Amino acid sequence: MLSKKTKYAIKALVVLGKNADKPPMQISKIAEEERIPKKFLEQILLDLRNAGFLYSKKGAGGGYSLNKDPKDIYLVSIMRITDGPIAMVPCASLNFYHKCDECRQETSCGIRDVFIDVRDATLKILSETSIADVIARENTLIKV
Amino acid sequence: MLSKKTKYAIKALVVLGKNADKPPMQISKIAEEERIPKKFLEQILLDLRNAGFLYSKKGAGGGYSLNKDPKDIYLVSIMRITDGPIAMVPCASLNFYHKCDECRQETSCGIRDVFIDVRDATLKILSETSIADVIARENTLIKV
DNA sequence: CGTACTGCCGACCAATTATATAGACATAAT
DNA sequence: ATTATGTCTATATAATTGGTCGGCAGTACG
Repeated sequence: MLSKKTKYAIKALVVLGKNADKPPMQISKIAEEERIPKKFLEQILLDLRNAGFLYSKKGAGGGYSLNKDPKDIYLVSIMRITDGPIAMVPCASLNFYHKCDECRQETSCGIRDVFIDVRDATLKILSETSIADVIARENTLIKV
Repeated sequence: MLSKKTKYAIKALVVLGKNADKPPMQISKIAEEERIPKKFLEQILLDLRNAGFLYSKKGAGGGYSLNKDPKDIYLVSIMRITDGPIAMVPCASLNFYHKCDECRQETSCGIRDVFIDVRDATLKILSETSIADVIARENTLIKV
């Protein structure tokens, strides 16, 4: 399951993506529009900022805006920041690998073998889909 | 992430699959071979039994054996029993659907749209891969 | 019969993780 | 100065996960 943290992160980035080339948007406004608990969102945006995706400005008239083109922010990157591994088993993770406690020889583990396939299928989608794509999908869905 | 419960379930079914057409195998033996906490495995096997995948026999000489052909036990079924939904967001789940608290109109939600694709990709693999396939993969991996 | 073996079942528990919330502080605009 | 914002650390609460305990119930076998 995707954590709420990740879902909120994506929603915030989508809103900021739609808001591009406008003045920075306040946490409280994003929180209100997307119905996200404000203090929780605060932490999430801070993580995204520290990861280089967001620009922030303090003080009156401050807020957040994207630090990159929405086309260059892929879901996989966001998820790795907020949720960690993409794979469903640690032994099949590329970026967060660690051995399963109980496994004897993982090189011949059939479960791992299957879940590497699952990981690759998931990864293909998530690393090809950007915030811009999510926005585009929404526009298509609304029109239809 | 796959829960340990699910991983243990698959491991147990694989062992029982290899053990087919032999007398029933005891929980304690499966637990020992696969390094799974016995009491925890007990619960898991019970779930699988109640779902119709296993046959059990009490008393001396009792134990567990498969109630179906390993070819007919798909990973997706196991996972739905032990972990629940396959989809990463509840609003994209086929068997465990429920609305996201904060979403306004989910029909035009871009996130949901993407994660329906992820679900389908995952589902394709998990509903095509059986316990027999997992065993076959292990055999291939060992030989190479 | 009784005894040992084995699964069945309900309750319980500890640790971790997820989801927040609080409050003091730093900085910017006016 | 004052107000509006983001930053940061700590804490609270709830849910989930992973695991354990003890006793009951059915079966085999002497």
